[in-house]
Amino acid sequence: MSKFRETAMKSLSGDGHDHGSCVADALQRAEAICAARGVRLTKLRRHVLELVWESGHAPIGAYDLLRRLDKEHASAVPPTVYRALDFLIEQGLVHRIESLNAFVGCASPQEDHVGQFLICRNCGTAAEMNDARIDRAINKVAAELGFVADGRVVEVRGLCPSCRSSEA
Amino acid sequence: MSKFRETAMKSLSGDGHDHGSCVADALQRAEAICAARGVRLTKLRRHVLELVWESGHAPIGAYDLLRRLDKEHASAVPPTVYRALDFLIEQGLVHRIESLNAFVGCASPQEDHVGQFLICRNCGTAAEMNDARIDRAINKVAAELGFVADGRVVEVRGLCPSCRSSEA
DNA sequence: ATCAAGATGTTATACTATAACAATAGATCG
DNA sequence: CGATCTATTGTTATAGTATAACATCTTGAT
Repeated sequence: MSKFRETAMKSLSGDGHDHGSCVADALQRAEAICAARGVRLTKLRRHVLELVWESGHAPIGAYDLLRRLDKEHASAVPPTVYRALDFLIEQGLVHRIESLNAFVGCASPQEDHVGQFLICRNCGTAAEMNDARIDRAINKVAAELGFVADGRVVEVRGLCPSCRSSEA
Repeated sequence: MSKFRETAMKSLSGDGHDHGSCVADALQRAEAICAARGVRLTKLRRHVLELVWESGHAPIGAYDLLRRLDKEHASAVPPTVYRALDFLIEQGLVHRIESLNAFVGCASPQEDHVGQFLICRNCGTAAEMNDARIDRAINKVAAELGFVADGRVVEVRGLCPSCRSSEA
């Protein structure tokens, strides 16, 4: 079991972890968070969140979600899914990966954070780092330049441990 | 004169620096670099690069470039500008800002680097940091997770010094 | 029951990017 | 010089991503 897998919330789907319970956990946490905040995790929003998680830690595009959604939701159109995603992102349950125009479930929605991602170009898995050292380094440089940071995009492409070892 | 401006290659257009010569410099450097590498900075590519720089340090979208381009280039269509941008990015003369789907001239095209950007949400200016400390922090965390990084997107939104001081 | 706010439905359209093939221009070599 | 090969640009069509604007319905509060 690699450090990557442990730390990245068992992000390598198909690599031994029970993704079914992983999805179930995420949904249950989402229910609890929304209840605590008095916001409504409606059936539609819950369904979209479920589909995001079912993608198995690999970011999924809005139109892919749409195609999967309308199997059980005939009236779904782009605004349907984008509005659900807007809500989920606002609540910190989903992150948007800018460099992929795609979305992924947040591994630790309790904590307020911006996402920092390691994205494997082989298997597509996006693992959250959320490391304070990176944040500090960025804040430090920004501050030196007199810049007040209020949003960060950190997305690193490369090879995850599994894909690296299975390469030639 | 703020540190931001100095370091960020006088990135705040309209803030006292001679943007005309800034553009001219960029084009001249590009000529030299392409000549040295034996690649062709054609009229079209040069024109696109010029338009990117004329945007004044604020990232500009491909279709905005297209609209400006076809004033002097009647046959311009999306592939025209995307192909020119592909070339310019490959040569390190232009960076793509993932979180904006837009493009900006590279401040130091001689050096091989990935871009790290501070993007002002008020004036739109994108300033390059290219700070080794950030790179090191990212590499360190990635390495701890067994991840081999080969591409980085670092884009920080916020307020630049000028816009911060002119706010209420 | 009424009302206000929030959520979803619906239609249309804007914006971003690439595929695929044709034509042209520049470099190289005999 | 002229043949030829490759890189560049032209051209048409289409794929992929995202939002505007307005209508309708649901929910919860009073």
